[in-house]
Amino acid sequence: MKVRTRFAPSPTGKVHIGNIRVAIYNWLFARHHGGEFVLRVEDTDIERSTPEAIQAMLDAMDWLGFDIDGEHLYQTSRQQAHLEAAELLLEKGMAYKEDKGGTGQGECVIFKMPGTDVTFVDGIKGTMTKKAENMQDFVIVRSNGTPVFHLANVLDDIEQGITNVIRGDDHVENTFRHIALYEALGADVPNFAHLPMIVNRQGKPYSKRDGDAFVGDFREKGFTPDALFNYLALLGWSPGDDREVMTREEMIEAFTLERCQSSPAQFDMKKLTWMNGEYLQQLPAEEFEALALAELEKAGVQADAAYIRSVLSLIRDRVKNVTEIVPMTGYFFTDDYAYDEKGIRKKLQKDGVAETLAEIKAVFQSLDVFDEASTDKALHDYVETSGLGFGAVMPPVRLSVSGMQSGPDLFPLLAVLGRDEVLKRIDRTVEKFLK
RNA sequence: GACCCCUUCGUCUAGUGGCCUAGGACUCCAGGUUUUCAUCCUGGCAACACGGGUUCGAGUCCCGUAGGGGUCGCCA
Repeated sequence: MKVRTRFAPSPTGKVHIGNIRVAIYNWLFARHHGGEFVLRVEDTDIERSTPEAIQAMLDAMDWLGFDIDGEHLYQTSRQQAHLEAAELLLEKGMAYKEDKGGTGQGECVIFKMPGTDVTFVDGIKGTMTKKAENMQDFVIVRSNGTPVFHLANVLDDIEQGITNVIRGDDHVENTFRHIALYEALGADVPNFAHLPMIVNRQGKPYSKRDGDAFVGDFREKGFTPDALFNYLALLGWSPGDDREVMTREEMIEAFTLERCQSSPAQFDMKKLTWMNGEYLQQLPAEEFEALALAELEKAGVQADAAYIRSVLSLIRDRVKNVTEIVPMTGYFFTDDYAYDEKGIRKKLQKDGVAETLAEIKAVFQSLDVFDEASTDKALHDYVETSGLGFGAVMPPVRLSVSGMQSGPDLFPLLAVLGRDEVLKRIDRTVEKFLK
């Protein structure tokens, strides 16, 4: 039988990384077995399932590059079928009506547990058993006539032909009930696998106040979808060898439920950041440029295309996140750059620095050509003849022309800025801090 | 409280009875790349929750203990 998995989010807000990881594992599993991956929108909570929430969920899936098979199934469209099934269970005596708790709200439909132990083999956790006396009958249709999650979920999985249900740990207890429902309905019971959850830095489940665990937040923070996908796939699963940065094809090839962890995993922003850098480095030059250009444009940077390209080549291999590009390159595009105050105090406002800068200025003015090689040689010669150390020469120059203590290699940096700009900036810095 | 489940470096993990003086990655630290550095290279710190068994031999199997998590809705 062809494997078919599904992602069944209830679009009641933003898409959480825990949910998206469940989607990733379902997708990986389906593709590994050459099967299908479908989507079901569990939109029965009319209040919270707004068109905007549904769209946000779809956008997140799209951004991460999920390819979804077939039409999406909207659970609300299935209400009639759900109620008919409940009716059938009632007729067969497998469910009964009751004014539960005597609330006076009317009668609801309650599914009768079969009174036998339920056992299933979880793809991740192994054999799971629940004794009959530890399970209770449960509501499948509310007294207001609407179907409850358990009924709808099972019926829709049957409808969509789901062979493998891979979902969060929090559904383990439901699974015993769901299996009873499948059997009462005369349907094949799918294979189940329950993933442990992702926890926050404190080792606790993410709560609303952790705030930064939504897919959209990572997008805004400049992470690439491939890096996030790869990182999340590795949070609770590993290919069994030392590979970490993997293509989707490699992940599909290596993915099995047996290799999934059965204990919770802690989300680590530092490792995600590292991985994002790896992906950025791997990007073809044109793609990196396109991303960088978009960032610069957002920041309102206007400059010659060739100049921008040479600036980008300076920082290319040290960018770990596209959002770093603007702060890293700001001083290339404006004279009005900020100075690192600590650097000014430590490296610039010292005896002799004004004289050193004046002498370097003269050296630069005397050069026939002003490029990486000539400035390199000139400053090395200067260090030699002046008897000063590199540490007394390079940092003041860097601070003068960029305002920063760190950045790209100094000589190519000077070459890109150009002689006029460099001299102007040295003057300005001396004027500002050394007078 | 009841019922289920989990437990290897700070974190993500490898490990399916001898190949484990426990491997890799992130982080951190120290050196290096004769200036800087967020890149790169080299090196280092750091773990089998605890206690009993079984076995010639246990991170790996069994039993307890402790700690953690999930679920106990006419939510999903």
